[in-house]
Amino acid sequence: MNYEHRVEAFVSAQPDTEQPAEGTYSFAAMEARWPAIWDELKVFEPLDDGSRERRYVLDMFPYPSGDLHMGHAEAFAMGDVVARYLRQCGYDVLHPIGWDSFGLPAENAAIKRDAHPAEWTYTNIDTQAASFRRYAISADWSRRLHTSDPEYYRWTQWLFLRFYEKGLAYRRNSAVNWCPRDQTVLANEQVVNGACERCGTQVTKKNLNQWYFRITEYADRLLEDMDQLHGHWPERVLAMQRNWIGRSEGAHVKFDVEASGGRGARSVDVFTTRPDTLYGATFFVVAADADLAVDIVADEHHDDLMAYREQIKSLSEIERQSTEREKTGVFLGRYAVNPINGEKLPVWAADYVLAEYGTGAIMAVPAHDQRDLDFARAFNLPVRAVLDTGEPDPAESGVATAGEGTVINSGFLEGLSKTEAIAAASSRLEETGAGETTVNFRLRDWLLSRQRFWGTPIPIIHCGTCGEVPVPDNELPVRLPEGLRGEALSPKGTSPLAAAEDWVNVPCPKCGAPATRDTDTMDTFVDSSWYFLRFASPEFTKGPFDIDAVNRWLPVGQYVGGVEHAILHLLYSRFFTKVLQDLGMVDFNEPFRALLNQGQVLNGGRAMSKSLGNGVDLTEQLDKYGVDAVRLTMVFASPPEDDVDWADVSPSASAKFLARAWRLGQDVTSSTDVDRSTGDQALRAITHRTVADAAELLSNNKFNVVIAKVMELVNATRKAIDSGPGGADPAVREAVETVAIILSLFAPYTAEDLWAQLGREASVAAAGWPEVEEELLVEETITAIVQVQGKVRDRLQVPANIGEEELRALALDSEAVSRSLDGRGIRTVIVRAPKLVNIVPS
RNA sequence: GCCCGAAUGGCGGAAUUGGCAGACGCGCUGCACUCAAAAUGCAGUACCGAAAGGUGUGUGGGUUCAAGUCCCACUUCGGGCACCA
Repeated sequence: MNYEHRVEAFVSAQPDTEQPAEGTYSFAAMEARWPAIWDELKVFEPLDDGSRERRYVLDMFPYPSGDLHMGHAEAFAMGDVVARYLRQCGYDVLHPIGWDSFGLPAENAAIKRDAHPAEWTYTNIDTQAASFRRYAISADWSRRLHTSDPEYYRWTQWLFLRFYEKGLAYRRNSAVNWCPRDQTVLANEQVVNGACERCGTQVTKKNLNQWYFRITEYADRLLEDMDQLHGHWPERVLAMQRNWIGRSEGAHVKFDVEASGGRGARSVDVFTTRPDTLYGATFFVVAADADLAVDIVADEHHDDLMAYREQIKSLSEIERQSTEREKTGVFLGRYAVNPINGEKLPVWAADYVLAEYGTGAIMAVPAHDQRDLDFARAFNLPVRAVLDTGEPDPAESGVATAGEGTVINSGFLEGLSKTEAIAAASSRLEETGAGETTVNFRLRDWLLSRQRFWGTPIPIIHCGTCGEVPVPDNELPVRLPEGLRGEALSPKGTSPLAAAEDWVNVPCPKCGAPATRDTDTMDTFVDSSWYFLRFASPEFTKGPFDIDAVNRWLPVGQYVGGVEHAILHLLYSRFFTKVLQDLGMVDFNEPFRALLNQGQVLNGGRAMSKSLGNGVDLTEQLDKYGVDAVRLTMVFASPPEDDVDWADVSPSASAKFLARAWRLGQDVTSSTDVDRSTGDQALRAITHRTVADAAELLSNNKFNVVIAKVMELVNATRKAIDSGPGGADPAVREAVETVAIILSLFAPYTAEDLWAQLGREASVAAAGWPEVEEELLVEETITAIVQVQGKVRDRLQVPANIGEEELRALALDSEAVSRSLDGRGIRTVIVRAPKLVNIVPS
């Protein structure tokens, strides 16, 4: 009888005060018992001996800010399901864990409490590691790494030097994004809507000499290789990367800018995607903040230009880039000659043309480009339509026509379509040497240097005579200087490393003369661009990774992480992988074969945040409901990529279900060696159907549905015990063991405990995925649907192998059918044996 | 403006190739056990209707014997990019 298994309110179980009674589901007792056993059995360490096929499952490694939070709990629950499933399927699974442990928050915390960033960082890592263990992540702890360990950043530096040798790391002076609050430069990717991605402060521009990675050289490959990722990465991530790379095809066209004021004529290239509109160019614009503007301005307009440049500087990036703003600009007193027809176009400087994109100069075709049209209207410049699109004249309407049409007013292009004219104009430009087709990218080089302390030092020494000198490989790592802590780290706009004089001043490795170390550190995204490679051989001392080990394990089969890294981390890691491929260090070109973006955990429809005061504390949830219930809730709530609103879910219901599943074990009275084939066939069919469905669902990442299927199996088993064949039936043992194995992916403690209760040896994580007996999936009778005009009128129990004719006859015989036909004749009968008959009345 | 994605009960969400819409769970209602509560178990629960029956997957059209699923046009929401020539 069920009532014998009465349990206490486990939700209010007091783990510290009472031992749970025998036969009681107690998550606290399970959590105390199993981790040590898992450690001892080393269930989660890969064998790497070639006896099994290898799989690599990776969660984006965490940043050690405080303890784990709800977001970690969701992401790692998802990754763990994948890892545990593949392990059950017999693969040798690499599922490592580490920490992205360099970065600003550690530094800010250190300043605040007069400490060293390492203290804060490693304390937090220890806290998180303990929480991960409790959370029962099936990770191989022996491969743990931290990017702030000298043994790790030594190889980050080594890789930087290889990039440097290939010309892929270089230093240049230019206007860069500057965060006034963090007092450091930022990469383009770290500026969101003109604000610092990290702290939200308005970003300003500063001219600085900074280090860059030449990621633009890989733009085409970053774009093309996305072909391999289709269907395996979320479409929106691919779209975001495509947008970010921003490839556009067009032409460079050479315009001669006339001589004046004693200076000679010079030619200026423009980039255009619309060479078909060359005849429609009515003026010429250069970016006001580009040096080019100063170079070509006529003497009498020089002061105007300089005043305008000052005016632009005072604008924030947001204001500057707003499309709402009135167009501004100044005339430069010069004319550019249109190579296609010799026409002289006035040259202007304006801030709507960007110095960093294309050539920093454009030919303006106001009729067919809205921005040019806005400018033309603001300064009374002519508008000439050269493409008839059937829309109103832009000069009248104020709306530029950018669509398809027929070319007009355009000499040799007359009468062509837009596409034809682009081709014709391009080839004419190439023939006459006035231009060439080209491809432009929105992507900029990756600014990697940072004026902060807690990062990987850039291994370069600056010498008065030799210039930039790489630190020799055998002197790596260049360790962070000791002794800097607290106030000494506060941001001053230059790197805190500069203050460590003993560290900065070194002899030049080349000539021995006094020289200085580079005092910038690397963007932490450099550290995380190769950590997934290091996991293949974390102890390797002869290089960043053992090439053989990497080629054995990688690419990562399933990567799991938040969509917030759609561009930053994922683009950078793809770039690193391609460079390493070119260096002959890896034999693949994409690091992550499949990507799963888990959703966020919300509370009441909004992201949890301190400022909103709606955070949910993970540890409190774990203490209250248990690890398994929290994990199960995360996974069951919705498909993995959807958000979970903690206000809408019920961890106590998950706990209830787990207890219910666990109690099944107490009712199994058969021994471990019973002959399953003799068990109740109806229950066996459900069990095997569940295993087959679960496998299919798991391979499609439909984890939430898998849990629904286990719930059904648990319900069916309960029924079989209470009002069916009873607990002694071998089919009941089979069903409950199946429950334990499937549950081991989601609720490892409960599954392990249930498994032990069934008299099986630990660990259920290594039990192996149950084999499906195909014969049990074949149903003998099936419910056939009988429709009249597409509406269900009757259901018939028929043999699964029923013939079409037979089913048709049965359906026509149905009383419900004749009632529904109500005397009407029959036009057609569609029969899809054995499932469906549709009768169409005449 | 351009590019992605989504829309199904009170709620989270299910639904091979077009073939029983609403699996599973939450919530709610009732019942059993209990002095009572909790816990547990069982039953019911898309909407309208007393019922017969009808309606129903964001909106409007279409294809089909049959549409949540395919096609066309839209609406709303979410996300990304955006003075990128």
